[in-house]
Amino acid sequence: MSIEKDIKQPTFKSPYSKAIVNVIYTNNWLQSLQVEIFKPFDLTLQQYNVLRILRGQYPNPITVIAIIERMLDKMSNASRLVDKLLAKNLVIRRLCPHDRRAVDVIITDEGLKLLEELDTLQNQWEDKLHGLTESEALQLSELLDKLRQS
Amino acid sequence: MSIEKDIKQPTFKSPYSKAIVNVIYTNNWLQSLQVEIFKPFDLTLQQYNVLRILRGQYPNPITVIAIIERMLDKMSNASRLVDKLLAKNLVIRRLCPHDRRAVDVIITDEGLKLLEELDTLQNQWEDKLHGLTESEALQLSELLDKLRQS
DNA sequence: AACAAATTAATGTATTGACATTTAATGTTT
DNA sequence: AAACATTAAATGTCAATACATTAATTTGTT
Repeated sequence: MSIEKDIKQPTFKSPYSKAIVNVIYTNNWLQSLQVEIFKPFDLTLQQYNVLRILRGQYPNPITVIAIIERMLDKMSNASRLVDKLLAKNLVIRRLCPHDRRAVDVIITDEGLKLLEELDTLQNQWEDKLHGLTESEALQLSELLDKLRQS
Repeated sequence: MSIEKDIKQPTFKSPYSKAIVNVIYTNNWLQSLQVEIFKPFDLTLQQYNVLRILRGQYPNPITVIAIIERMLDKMSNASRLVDKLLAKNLVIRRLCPHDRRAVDVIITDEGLKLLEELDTLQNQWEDKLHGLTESEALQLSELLDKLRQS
């Protein structure tokens, strides 16, 4: 649906403010679709993202701080996200041998298996996003990068 | 900063998945800047958005349900947002004469005044977003619209 | 070595958010 | 008109989030 109709705002102050609203709107749209995908698996978006980061390191462990560095939303509480994943047996946690302040986190086989399943769904979903051509998708990324250069 | 560096992910699976991550990343970037603007005024983003919707109707009242229809995030609890604004004397609330189930909400002078102040800051901020030209901003909106057509 | 500073993760806490339920009023059907 | 369905808003509840603080360890300085 068009933003204008959806939020009943017929015009925007400038192309810039429309673009800003559009980014936020599109973000909500994207995330709500993803939430739908993960809900049957009792996994939040954040938990999914942490799992993917862990898989990216597998079979090596990764500390909590390194997880945070790789997260899109660095404010969220990685410690507690790991707690949740631990409770579901999707990760294991152990003391880091070189630095006893730190904690090593590793994805379990169960976690890897769940991710595989979710990847399929995630890919099917992404495949539907072909309102854009590949080059338009690239162009979109470039414009977003440029927007942030200020 | 580039996304790749910021989340330490050197490559993406496809232009599509990069664009998706970029939308989410840019959204976080935009919102955190806005949060900084509003924090000194003890106003959340959602509260600000509700206030703007109310100003859009001023001097007419608007019901809670009509506020929700105009919000970007329709899942949030408009009732409680109005409560918060009421506690700060930024809005008044009264029974809707035609439908006693509904509640009319109107922005107060104090609310209008606060918005004016915030608009100045918001505009100053938007003016900094000129990494994009106007036509690029338009193009960005078009690509986002197209992304959602699936 | 001794002390201060910095780092890592966990915890406390208050707020926000999602979502179901409730209450009251209105609309609809027979 | 009575019964039922729908709508509008508020409330309850529990999890998620933001942010500050704490505890333990490591690093750096003198």
